Amino acid sequence: MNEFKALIRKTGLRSTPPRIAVLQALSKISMPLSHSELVDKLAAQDMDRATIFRNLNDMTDAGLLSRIDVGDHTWRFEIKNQENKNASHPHFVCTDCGDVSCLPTANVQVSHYPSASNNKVGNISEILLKGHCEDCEN
Amino acid sequence: MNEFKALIRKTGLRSTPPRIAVLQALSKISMPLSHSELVDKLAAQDMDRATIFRNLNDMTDAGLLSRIDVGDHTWRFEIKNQENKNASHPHFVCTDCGDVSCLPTANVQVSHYPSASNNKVGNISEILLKGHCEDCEN
DNA sequence: TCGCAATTACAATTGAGTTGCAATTAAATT
DNA sequence: AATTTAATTGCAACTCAATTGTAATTGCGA
Repeated sequence: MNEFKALIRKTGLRSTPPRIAVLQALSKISMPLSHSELVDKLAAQDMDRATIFRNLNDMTDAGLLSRIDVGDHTWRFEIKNQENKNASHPHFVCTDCGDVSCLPTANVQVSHYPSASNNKVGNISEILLKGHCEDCEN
Repeated sequence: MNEFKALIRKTGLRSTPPRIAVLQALSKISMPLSHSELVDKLAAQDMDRATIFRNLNDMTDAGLLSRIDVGDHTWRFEIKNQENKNASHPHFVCTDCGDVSCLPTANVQVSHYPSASNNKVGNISEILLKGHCEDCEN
């Protein structure tokens, strides 16, 4: 029936209306959404703030979502690609308007020569670029 | 007289006891401090929380401090190197221990093909990598 | 020394995120 | 299909970082 119901059930979580609604809202958009943006989008369905928070965290723990912090002190969530769960990609944040874009992985390359510098860089799991987006550059 | 007084005055801001105390506290330590850590350090001088916040932000705007969020939803502040104010470099943050390393600029390359994807990437001013550092990787 | 805009101190407020708990409900069991 | 029970929801209260309003104070230029 519902594609999301199966997705949720597969993780062991119960399939509930709030969870399906959250997945639906996140799947409709190509950028990570904050909790408050989601609450706005789900206003019509009149969902409880705390329930959405708990669901976002639970589904993140279950591997359905990924959670990023782009430096504005709010968590943003996006649906994980189910075919390729470990495919994470760089994000670009506009420091003016706060917009978050997703970049192709290929566009950012990190080379780690174990250089003279005394850094302790290990496994990189998240790449975040900040600056002014094209709209805010003028 | 006071080395910090001159530093503050040079920016056009007034030199006040809270500002000097904040600069002194930040200069004594080699890592970025959060607001609450600063309040603790300045407890003896019994400074107002809001005053410290405003001073941290004002001095950041004035170019004396830099403000970073390494993903724990609190701002951290550090004194800017006055000789080389514009030297920015990629940072690596360990999501386990919270340690921050500075990387050589050459180690991260961003190529921006104006691709099919509808991102609005413009001028990049800050690069942040997250993951587990070598110490936390085991 | 004087005048005044910048700054401070205090209190109230915002906003993200969390927690406790009674009522509800998904779904496994019978 | 009805029963059962643990997972989940809904609501309210709460924590904590950070911001804001404002009257009183103060740095510093004139």
